[in-house]
Amino acid sequence: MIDPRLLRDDPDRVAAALSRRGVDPAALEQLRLLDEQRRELIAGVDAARAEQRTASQAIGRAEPADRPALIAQAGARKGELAAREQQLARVEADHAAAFARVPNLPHPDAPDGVEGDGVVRGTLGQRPSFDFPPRDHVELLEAADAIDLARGAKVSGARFAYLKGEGALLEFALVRYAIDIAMEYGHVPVIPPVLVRESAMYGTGFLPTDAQQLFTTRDEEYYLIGTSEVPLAALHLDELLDPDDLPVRYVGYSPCFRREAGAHGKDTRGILRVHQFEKVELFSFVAPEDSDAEHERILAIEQEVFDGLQIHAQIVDIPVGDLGASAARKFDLEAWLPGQDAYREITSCSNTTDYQARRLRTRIRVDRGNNVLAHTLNGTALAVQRAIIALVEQHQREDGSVVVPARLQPYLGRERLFAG
RNA sequence: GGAGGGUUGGCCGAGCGGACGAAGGCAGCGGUCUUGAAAACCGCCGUGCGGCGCGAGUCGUACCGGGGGUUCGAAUCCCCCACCCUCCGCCA
Repeated sequence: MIDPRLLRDDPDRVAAALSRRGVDPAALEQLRLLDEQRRELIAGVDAARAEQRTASQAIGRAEPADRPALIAQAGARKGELAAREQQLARVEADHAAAFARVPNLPHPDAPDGVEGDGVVRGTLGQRPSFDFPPRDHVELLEAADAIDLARGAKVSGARFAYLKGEGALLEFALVRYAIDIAMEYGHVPVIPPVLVRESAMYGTGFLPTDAQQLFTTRDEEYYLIGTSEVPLAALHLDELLDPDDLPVRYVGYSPCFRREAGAHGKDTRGILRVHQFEKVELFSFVAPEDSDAEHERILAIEQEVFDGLQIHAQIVDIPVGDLGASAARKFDLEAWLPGQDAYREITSCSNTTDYQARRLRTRIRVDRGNNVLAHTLNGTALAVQRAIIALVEQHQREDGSVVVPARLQPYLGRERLFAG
């Protein structure tokens, strides 16, 4: 949620920032009016309550003989208060719903544009060249019996797969490798719940806007997380953090579930886009003034992870038109996939400034009640399936085997994969 | 799944219809004392929303797990829900 006070005090600035994301200024003006209406009603209700309270308290102090008259008098005011309260409740509900739909203010440095307009800010490694026609990950993994797509489809449907044998071992190795790097940067490892309540989805900004991407349980009591960002962000729901404890850094490992609604026919081959995948996720709570630096730090972790895997990728500053609702700025790592001859997203890190924290009510204690909202940031340390794709496609040899990068070898216990 | 007991401020814990934002203790902060520290003593010490003020602040209101109800008045009474604990059953 954006700051209603900022909209109140500086509506032009908010309108200018959000127009970069295509938000209609007229809609913001409506919001501002709603906010004004809300404040007027609050003043009225508070005054009515004050009156009623003093009247009731007087009854307690009065002589018993005088009470019946005072009670009748106080009782007469009840209806008016209730009516005002009802009106306020309606406006509060509209207010909350309307504000929930407004995306975060983009970072001033985030580039303009829509999907595809990202600015490349650097590259990792060298683009590998092959003196044979490179295979894609499906060919490589299936030949080695490291993946079973057909049976994944039989059991669970399209966009599901089994990782088997060296494919499964690869996951364990990659996960531990990524977690070790994150820990060196001070992130505390966490295995979070993967089923969460609606309040956690709402607080992290996935609801109401991304409802069509989420799986729910049959009784609809729970949502399946689309990323461990959700339970990690919600960890400090409704908490006041001590500034001495900051920054608070976590690295979560969990499965992630996505409906991929609207992606019909897109990336249907292999495990690039599946309904269930595993991910090692970085998450930080920081003081507002530190969030830009923390964003760079998270990006640095992602770079170290993929540098260590000797994967060639480019670092992209994502344009405002392609940002999720809660992000002010986002950097993606896009690895080159020889099987597609294209750069595809393998990690993503976002600075959500105070947008998530406002909904989650995660604040930082500051002197004399000037508490501030925390800034939250998230990033992919390693998305297992996509990392496997990049790794096997970039490090493949003509015989279909894969050279294991030196830094991963201790975790995998071998120098070659799929060597037969 | 069945039976019972709980949920109060950063923590512990009193309160069981009226002057309660809530006793007391611990922790924390400031001070007195001390060469320094400890101890002792004194003071301060919740959060949200809204109003006023340039500001330190100040006024109003809400909050005792969440929601609803009864009442002139609810932390206290009633209903629903969530969570925690104990016992039984089941279970990796």
